Amino acid sequence: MSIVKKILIADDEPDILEIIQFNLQAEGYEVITAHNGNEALEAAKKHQPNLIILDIMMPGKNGIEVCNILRMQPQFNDSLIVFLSALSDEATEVRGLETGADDYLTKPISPKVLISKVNALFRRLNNEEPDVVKFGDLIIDRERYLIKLKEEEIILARKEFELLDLLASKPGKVFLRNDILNQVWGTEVIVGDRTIDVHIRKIRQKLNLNCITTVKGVGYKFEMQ
Amino acid sequence: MSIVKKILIADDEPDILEIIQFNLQAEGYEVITAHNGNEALEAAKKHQPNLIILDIMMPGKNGIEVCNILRMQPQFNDSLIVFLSALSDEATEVRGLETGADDYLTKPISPKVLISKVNALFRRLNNEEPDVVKFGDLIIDRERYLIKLKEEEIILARKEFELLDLLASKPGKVFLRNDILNQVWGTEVIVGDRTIDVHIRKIRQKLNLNCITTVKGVGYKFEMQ
DNA sequence: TGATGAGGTTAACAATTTGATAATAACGCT
DNA sequence: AGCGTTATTATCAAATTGTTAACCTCATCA
Repeated sequence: MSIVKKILIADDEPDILEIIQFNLQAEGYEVITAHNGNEALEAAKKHQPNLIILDIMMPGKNGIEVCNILRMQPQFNDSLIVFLSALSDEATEVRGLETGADDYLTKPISPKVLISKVNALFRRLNNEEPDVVKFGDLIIDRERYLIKLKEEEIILARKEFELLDLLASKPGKVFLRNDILNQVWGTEVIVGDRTIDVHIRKIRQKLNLNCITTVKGVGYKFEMQ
Repeated sequence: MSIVKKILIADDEPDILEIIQFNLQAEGYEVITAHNGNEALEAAKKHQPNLIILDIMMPGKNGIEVCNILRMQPQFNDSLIVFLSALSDEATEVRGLETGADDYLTKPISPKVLISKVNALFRRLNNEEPDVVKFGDLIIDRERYLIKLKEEEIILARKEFELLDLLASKPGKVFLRNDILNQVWGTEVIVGDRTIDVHIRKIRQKLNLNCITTVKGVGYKFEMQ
């Protein structure tokens, strides 16, 4: 459950603004609009949007100028900037991208494609991990809380699943016992020393697969083979 | 001084492959090529590219299938995937992006635009430097708590690892026995004189490599060759 | 309402690994 | 050779983890 993303759209055509706003809101984003470059800069400063969609040709400051100004300010380092322009000439596109934009879209664009692009950008920005991950024969389905090993479903209890999922989130990395406690059990709960071991044991037993390695004095790590 | 990025291109048209390869190499990227989906999967596994450019229509597995397979494997979480296709229909584009691709480009594309896009993608990618130190054949991987020597994994016990890690943190510097005691054992613990020697010996034995030098009356230092 | 069972935790003990020490050998220097 | 230092080795204690069974809690259901 991530926080609602804020998107700022700057375009001087009210129709386009409205269509895009409607579609992005329907997708669950919070939308702010601006009708020209200066408005866009103000709104950006005020709302700190996660994504800024800029038309290139706008009254006052044009999109590329706006992008330039934004990119010089460290507070917008983590804001995505995307151009959406009717200009489809190569030079403008290259210039736009080199100004520091993250993408360059050309009008007309279908709402569905726009949303896919936006989602893709946020997916990468948040380094989101997929719901289903695969390690050779082993499949971890986070959505259904399910493990499959060679097409065989294996039922893990919640803590067991969360523990395996944590270890598998960074294969090879050694997780300290303390980190495991914090991430699986939370910082509030205090449990005994042997709790982790017992869960590890149950996982090993159920999977019957040599994928969790003990690093003595340090922690555990997940590795296939 | 970032490492040269590796880009894998998969396309069944040799001409396109060559043009893209040429341009990306001129931009300073390392390029690997594949002629179909299965080759692409193999090459991806082998080279762990930072970016994978996939044609959609290819013999064998098509691009979307390849993307699907890659996206389920956590080892490719940090690999960018971009489709480059002659298919410009909306449905395919949306499907491609929803498969987990980072961008969808349509042919024909000018080399300059392609390069701008690629640069923009890498600019945004959060590239965490891995917590590893390399000295020629020797790799110290703090995250995995292991040592690699010529692709051979060597397991050191905790104190051994910490000791080697300390010495290697400043190659050439002579660490006094006292400093070593303070940093590896802490100020509280008091251990005998010979303890350090014994650990040094174990490291030397396991690595079977002449990288720790004794400076008599002073301490030890780490040096390759 | 009490029986049942799954999930989770703990205690007790076994097994294993690690780390420290002591004893002795080897080294380097004067 | 004598001295101080480091290397080597075996040994033992301590720390850590593995294993098992017992226990507690809670939800479910007859």
